[in-house]
Amino acid sequence: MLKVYNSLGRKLQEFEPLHENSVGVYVCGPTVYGHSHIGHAKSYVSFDVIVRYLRYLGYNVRYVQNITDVGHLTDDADEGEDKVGVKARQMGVQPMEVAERYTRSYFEDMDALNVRRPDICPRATGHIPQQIKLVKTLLEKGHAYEVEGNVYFDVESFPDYGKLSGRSLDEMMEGVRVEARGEKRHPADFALWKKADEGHLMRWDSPWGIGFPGWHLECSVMSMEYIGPTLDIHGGGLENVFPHHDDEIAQSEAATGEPFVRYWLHNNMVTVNGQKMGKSLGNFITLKDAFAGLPPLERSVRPMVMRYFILTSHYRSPLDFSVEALEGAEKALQRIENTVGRVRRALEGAPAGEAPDEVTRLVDEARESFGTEMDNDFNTAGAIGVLNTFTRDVNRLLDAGEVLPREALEAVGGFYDELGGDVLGIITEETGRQAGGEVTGELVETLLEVRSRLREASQYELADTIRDRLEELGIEVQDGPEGPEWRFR
RNA sequence: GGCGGCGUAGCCAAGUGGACCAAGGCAAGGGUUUGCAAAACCCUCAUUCACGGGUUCGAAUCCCGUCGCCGCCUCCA
Repeated sequence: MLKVYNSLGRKLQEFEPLHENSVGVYVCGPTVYGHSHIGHAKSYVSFDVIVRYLRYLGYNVRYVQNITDVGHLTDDADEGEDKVGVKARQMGVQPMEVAERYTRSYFEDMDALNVRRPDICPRATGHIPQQIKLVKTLLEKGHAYEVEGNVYFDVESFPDYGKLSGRSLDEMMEGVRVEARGEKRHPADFALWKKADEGHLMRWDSPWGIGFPGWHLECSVMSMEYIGPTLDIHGGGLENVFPHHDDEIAQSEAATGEPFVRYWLHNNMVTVNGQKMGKSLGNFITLKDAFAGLPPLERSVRPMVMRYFILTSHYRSPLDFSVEALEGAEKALQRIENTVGRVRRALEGAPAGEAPDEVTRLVDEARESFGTEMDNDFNTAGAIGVLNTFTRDVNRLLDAGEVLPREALEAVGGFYDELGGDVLGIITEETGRQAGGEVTGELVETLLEVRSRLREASQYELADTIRDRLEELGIEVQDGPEGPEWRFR
């Protein structure tokens, strides 16, 4: 039985979708005005696994994740410049070129991390008419008001305002400077539509004049457009609980009269060497830099290692990036990969035959434990623990010297493919396989054959030279009981 | 100031009232195996869960207090 931690109510709850077997998931996507960073990786890898696990459980999931290509504002929710617009001016290109460029960059990085693409990635700019329509509805229902081309949501018209973050309007009142927001009725009122200044590049016509949508609006509009008035799961970063998600709830529920979200899931943040990551702090790590080994990590991180590393902690726990921790993750993942490779190679020449009870039991028990962990609010850290224990047991079997029949190896391989592959996404078709072109492969085989002859003749010095040279080329050679094995590092 | 979270071995990290467990990984030490190496496996590595009280038959897990760290309250995954 799957239990999820619902930020709304702050409790672990049994997961029950609104409709029998279908699950609608919406996750706040990136604003595309720069390359993605390791925080994006944690967020989207986490939700990727959540969706993968729901599918593993048999749910029919529709996963929607927006692309925010209308720039939010640099300053305050309702003032300042459009970030995409600023970038466009700096680069001397159209705002849509900025958005397109970084949208591609985002998907490139997510693909590298083996994040499956959401089913629908709606763009905010492609849903302006729908956003205008929602604003109209809110005006008609008396939840919004217009002041000189700006439309604001009237928080006092929505008694539950702040129920997600646990804030009350009185508290919000206190923290606000007196002179601020003269135009608004209540300082917590937020913009649904903003009038565009002269210099504002992204602008659309509306019943209230030329302008652009407020930054909370798109998520309400696009999630309800593709899922319906009530979402099963809405995910996002913890830092968005207030005001973004509270505002989404207010505007959505005020418009539809229906509960907006059944389960709110929020992932925690990343830190770098124990400190908050921020552009101004100089410890900002983009994924492209991390993969390339640029500062401050000083060490190239294989995308799959980053994925594994992210999954070794719970999605609701903060994750600290450090070279030491990443190295530990790399070693650990390598062990699993090596074992997957052993199993796959053994399978190639495996004799027909049924799996011994011992193996069946091993696989069944691991599968059950894995499920127990994941059922507990997607505890990937626990699930990886199971995978590690399983890997030790598999190696033990493989080391025992007995030849395992085909069905035994298939059962083991199936565990890796389904749980390590389909669910966690850290094992792929290529894992443990000897990559490289055909000719390269043949050349390596030829060299290893020569080396084997040399070893038979006890000419170890020359044999080791071959191994060392291959090592320098990034090809790792290991002598096993069945002869030498090699792979690209 | 308001809201929320965290503090488990050298490091990373599960566990959130009990009995096969303080998982699992990294590092370290010892061993098996190996021409050497690597890989893999075995053994060792927290009588203890920041600290001090309390509740309970029983707490790392609940309550109170102290100390330390962090996030949000402006855009941010």
